[in-house]
Amino acid sequence: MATIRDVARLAGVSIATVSRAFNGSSRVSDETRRHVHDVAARIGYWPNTAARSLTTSRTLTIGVLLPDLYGEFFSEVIRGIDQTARAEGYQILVSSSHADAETLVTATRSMRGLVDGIIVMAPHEGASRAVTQISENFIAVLLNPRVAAEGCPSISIANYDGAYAVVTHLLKQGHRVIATVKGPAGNVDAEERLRGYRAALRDAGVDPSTRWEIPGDFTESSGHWSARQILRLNPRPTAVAAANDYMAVGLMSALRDAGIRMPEEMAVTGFDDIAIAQFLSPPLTTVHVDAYGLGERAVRRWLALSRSGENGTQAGDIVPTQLVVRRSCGAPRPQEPEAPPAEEGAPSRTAHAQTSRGERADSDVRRGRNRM
Amino acid sequence: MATIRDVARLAGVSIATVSRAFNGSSRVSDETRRHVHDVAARIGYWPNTAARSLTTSRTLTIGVLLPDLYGEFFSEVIRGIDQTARAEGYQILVSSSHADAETLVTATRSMRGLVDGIIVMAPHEGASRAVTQISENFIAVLLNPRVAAEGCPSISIANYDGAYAVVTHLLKQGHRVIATVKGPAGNVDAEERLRGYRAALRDAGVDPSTRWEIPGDFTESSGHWSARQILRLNPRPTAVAAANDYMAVGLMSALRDAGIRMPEEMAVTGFDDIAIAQFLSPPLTTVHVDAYGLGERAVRRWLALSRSGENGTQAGDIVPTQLVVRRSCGAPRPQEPEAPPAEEGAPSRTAHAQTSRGERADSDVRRGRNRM
DNA sequence: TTGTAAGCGTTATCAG
DNA sequence: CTGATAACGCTTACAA
Repeated sequence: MATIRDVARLAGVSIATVSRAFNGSSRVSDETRRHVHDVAARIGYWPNTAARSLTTSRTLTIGVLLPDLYGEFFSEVIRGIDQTARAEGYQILVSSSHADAETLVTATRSMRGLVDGIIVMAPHEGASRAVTQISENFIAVLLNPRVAAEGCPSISIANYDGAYAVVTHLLKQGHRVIATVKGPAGNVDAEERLRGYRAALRDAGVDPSTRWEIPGDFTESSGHWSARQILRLNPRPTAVAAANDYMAVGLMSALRDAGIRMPEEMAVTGFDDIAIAQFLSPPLTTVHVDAYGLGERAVRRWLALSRSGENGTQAGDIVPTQLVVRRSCGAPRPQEPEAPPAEEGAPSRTAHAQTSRGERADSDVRRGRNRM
Repeated sequence: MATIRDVARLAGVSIATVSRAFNGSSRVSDETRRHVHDVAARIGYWPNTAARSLTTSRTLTIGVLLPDLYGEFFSEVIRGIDQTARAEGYQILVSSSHADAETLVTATRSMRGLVDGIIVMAPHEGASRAVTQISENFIAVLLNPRVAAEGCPSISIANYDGAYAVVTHLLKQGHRVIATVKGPAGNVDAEERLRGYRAALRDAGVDPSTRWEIPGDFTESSGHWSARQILRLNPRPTAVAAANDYMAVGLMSALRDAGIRMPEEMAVTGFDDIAIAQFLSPPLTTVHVDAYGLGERAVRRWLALSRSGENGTQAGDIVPTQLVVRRSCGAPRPQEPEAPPAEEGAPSRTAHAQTSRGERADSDVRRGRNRM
């Protein structure tokens, strides 16, 4: 690898001049700059980022720590982080598979010197605390943390509100016996959604029964298997609010096999509003979660802290959710498929039609859906 | 941030000793080592990774460049890369949104000094060439590149074979007029799949007609809209092989709305075998693509090259695909939902039931499917 | 406008 | 076993 010294030698200038030529608008004559760049291009030189950040003590990189890197939700969050960061001149260093506090700490350490701070998705109590500890002199933003404000700024999702809204909607349709398929135990989102579900029932004068709360783990399979238990309940529920869309998919598949008509005999709702939700049969009523926006906010928050210097206020920011009514809940609403209206929010993705795989080709399809 | 010097001073030793204490098994007395670690822990010291890699000229990091970071497929590829790399003591530095050659080059440059090499997903011709140029003294592996061997080792997917297999399967069911919904123009996978589709028809004595090749862009919407054109064809196809699962989802949704029974009036197949494929109605016959394995192989290949020193052989490795027969193609095969059999291959994911979102909770559900 | 030289935080070499 | 000290590749005062 060519170094700055090689360029200096070949160009017949000092290394300082080469450095200046590469760092934009310092005091260098246009002629020398051009010459230096020519030589550099010829021998394939480009500044070593590690060395550079060692002297400047700025890496222009944000570390991103995730429990896992899987599925539509996470990729969407990362996309939000990536695009927002990039637009501000930052890169991101992603590291996943950090469920417990220990691996989280390890990962954070190994990022030392490589990042100016981190954004951590910490669904576990111990984890968020651990990060908070490490993060002295280290700007950190927590994403959807178990504990709202623990010395760290945080961004969360309005899980409770979303669940409350969708269940209330079912109640308005006249349903009284409404089951739910829960998410995995210990999962923040799952717990918040369950709280919202119960509260909505209670506020409508319906006594929530734990018998209506079927265990699940966010997988399609668990949704599929939950059908058996739901159909066995007496009285049989007329509606099921699944804690996420994947489980709703599995559930609907099983109900269909059992000959249950939806929504007439059983209304079903999901949570997350994944891309295929509108193409299910019947199209799935669900709660839209703006994963991209979550990532975007995290970065903006991080940048604000970074620029202001301090690790600052620890106020918790909450990203709202949106009820999306389609046909699976039985509410009258025929329109489909949904047109992609121009929407506020994230910048549209570029060059997607050219992208290589089974991913969607443009963001409008993903991000612009009819909301209610 | 505490440095090695702070620790040395407080521990009453030289910085060399501190360094040794942190670098495992050098010659340091257990007592000093313990002491040093105690002091370090007390003041929150941990070696600066950038500085370290500057002297060692090894970063133990692999850069990953993607055209985009979106959808099930990419996250699965990255997961394969991440887990494999981690198991070998490497981290990954992900950078996405690199559709064209220019941003790809920029990204590669900005990784200089931060990574020991890169894995690039380069669906575009210019892009892969550009990377090959840059990658002197730089170990690079191309993922699913447009051009197989251009001086760089590469890993690809057996798109052609997969498409050939699924179409042949349809032909065996007696179908003669088989349409396809294509992927975006210029997309490697899409083009290879189209080739396989045509070849299968031809080999069965059926003349492929471009009228049967409906444009699409891998999105659910495009699949949805393709239905209109398919139903207008005369003679009307009795089967459609969509270039990916998402389009199959959209297509099936539209066909159902049009009152077409599947598979009786119209057989439908997809490509990719996304998680929900088996929960569609009818369950989708498709081609399984081992995205995780793709990432895993890329890393193994990279490591092999890294250890052997050279940028080495440029032989193209190809990851096979698997036909997965379910009910949407009309072939007799009732069983469902599919049990998760123990499978060869990737290590199972850990701690997923605890993971925070709508992603699946365990890999068996994802990775172990019935194959035929 | 350009050059010299002192760091940035480590590791590695070579003495002790 | 431990301690100086010279790199690593770069930026940035300070001088010229």
